[in-house]
Order: sequence, then structure tokens, then C-alpha cells
Amino acid sequence: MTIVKDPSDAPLRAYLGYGLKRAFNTIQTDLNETLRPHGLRMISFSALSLIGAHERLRQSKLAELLTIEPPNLVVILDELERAGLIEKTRAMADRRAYEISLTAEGTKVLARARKDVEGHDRRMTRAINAEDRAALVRMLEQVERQGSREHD
Amino acid sequence: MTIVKDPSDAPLRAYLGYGLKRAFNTIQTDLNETLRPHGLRMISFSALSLIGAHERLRQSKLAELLTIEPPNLVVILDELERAGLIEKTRAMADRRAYEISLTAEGTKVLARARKDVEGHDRRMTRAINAEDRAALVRMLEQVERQGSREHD
DNA sequence: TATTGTTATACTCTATAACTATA
DNA sequence: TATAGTTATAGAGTATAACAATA
Repeated sequence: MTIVKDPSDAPLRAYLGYGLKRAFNTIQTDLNETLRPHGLRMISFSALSLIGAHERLRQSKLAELLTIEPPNLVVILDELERAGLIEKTRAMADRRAYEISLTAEGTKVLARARKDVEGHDRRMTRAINAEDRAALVRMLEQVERQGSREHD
Repeated sequence: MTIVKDPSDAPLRAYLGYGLKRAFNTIQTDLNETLRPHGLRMISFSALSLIGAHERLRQSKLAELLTIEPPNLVVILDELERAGLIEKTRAMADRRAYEISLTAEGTKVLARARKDVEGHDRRMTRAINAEDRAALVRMLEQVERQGSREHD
């Protein structure tokens, strides 16, 4: 086991964004390795989870929840549809819109992937106790909200 | 001021990577806006800071500190050199290597940019007190280290 | 032979403009 | 006229292979 203790980047460690970027890169790499066997990546796993959590989810609503632009969601949904994990059906109320739902296969893949993601998550936060971890998640949400405010 | 309270992504809020990604996206957007007037972006500001903190920094060492691949650093340094902020001189000890240092102009730009980055940082962490903020930074470092370990 | 830095290249993520079909 | 979804495209960020100069 090797822990790098080089303090040469100390001047940057003072900024939250620097640590955030490095922690995120670490987690993203590990998460994508975790999801690859399931044919998923971070963003498509997120999409699949949200589709599983909502009845007849609108594509526009999903893009909003994922905070991605609609054109980028199209590619992700094409991927999930080709893999047989989701279905898109025209909304009865508005024939422009699509309602997205999991297929039986999608439900199975999501359950399996979720187990591995939970393992990944435990691995990444092994050194942090439950209370601190909850505080960490709460603070990250505060940072996220801070950026969506006007400079008030 | 608007705070989004839509709990529709609750199933994903359980995973650290999800919150980390969202917080990082928020910070990166704000930081890049902060740095644009200085002709810098997150990665080039980081490079400039490290060059300023080390005498005759080797290009290979800088890539390692920034955790980026050497080919990607070439582009960043070209950018900083064209802007007149850094100088590359051949190392006397090893004529393959370059030693990077700030120009007088680079020193000035770095000082000005750093002030704005500190403002950005205070803005992003306004809702978090000093003690919690220190804990946040420490936990992010733990997460980063966790990923660089073998699965032990 | 190995290492420093470079070139060329490719893949992912993100963002915008312009289009289509419906409303 | 406006909205839901799409197509095409472009810009970042990141990664690898192959090369030149030097060790």
C-alpha cells in the first residue's frame, strides 16, 4: 500500500476545487471500472437509477434531474435502449414527449449494478465513519447549491 | 435566491460520487468564469501556482504533481509560454529536461488570479464554517488516497 | 536501452445551433 | 409561436502510441 505524502502541491490544497477535482477523478475512475462489466458508465447508471425510481419519466425531466443538456441525453438513452434496458413510449397526453421505463432486463441489470456501486462506495469511504460521511455529503450539497445562487 | 428542493434524485444522493460530481461541476464552472479575465483556466492556474512554488520545476515533476499525462502538459505550457507567463530553460544537469519558471509578468498574473480564486473559494464555502471546511478537505484527501491504494 | 519531452490521435463529457413534429 | 426531442458539431479534458534528442 502506498500513500503519496509529497507536500509539493500544498499551495493548491488550500482551495476546495483542487481537492474536489482530485477526489472526483479517483472516484470516477473506480466507478467506471465497477460499471464496465455491466455495460454501464457513471452517467448511464445514474439515468437507469432515476428511470427505475420514477413511473413513466419524461425525457425532459430526466435531463433536468441529471443536469445535462437534452442532446446529450439522447445518446445515453439510445445506448440503454439498444442494450434492451429501457423502453421509450409516446406520452398519451403529449405526443411530442416520451415516457421512459425500465424493461425486465433493465430492472435486473440495475439491481446487479447497484450492488457493485454500493461496494465501490463503501470502498471509497472506508476511512470515513458514518457521521463524518453524512456531513461530507451534506457539505457537498451546500457547495452545489451555493453555485446555483445569484451572488447575493 | 432559489434552492432546488426536488428530492427526485434521492436514490442517487446516497452515493458519494454523485454529490462529488455535482459539487465539482458547480465549482469548476464558477472557477473558470473567475479565471477567464486572467486568460487562465483551472488546470493552467494550477500549473502556474506550482511553478511559482518551486524553483526550476522539471516538466516531468509538474505533470506528476498535476496528475496529468505529459502530452497534455505540453499544450498547457505552450499556452502559458505564448502568454509570456513562464519560461522554459534546458536543465544543465540533463539536457533532455526543461526547468520551468515564472516570468515577472507570470508572477504578477498569478498574484492577481490568486486573489480572485480566494474570493471564489470563500463564495463557494460561505455556508460552511472553518472547522467543517477543514474536515471536508481532509475527507476529500482520504477519498483520493483510498482510490490510489491497491484493494487491500 | 531507458528517459524527457513531443506529435498525432482518439475517446469521453459537455454545450450550442438548427431542425422535426407536435402543441 | 412555443415545446419535446433530435441531429450535427465543436470545445474541453484525458489517454495512448510512436517518435526525436539525450542519457
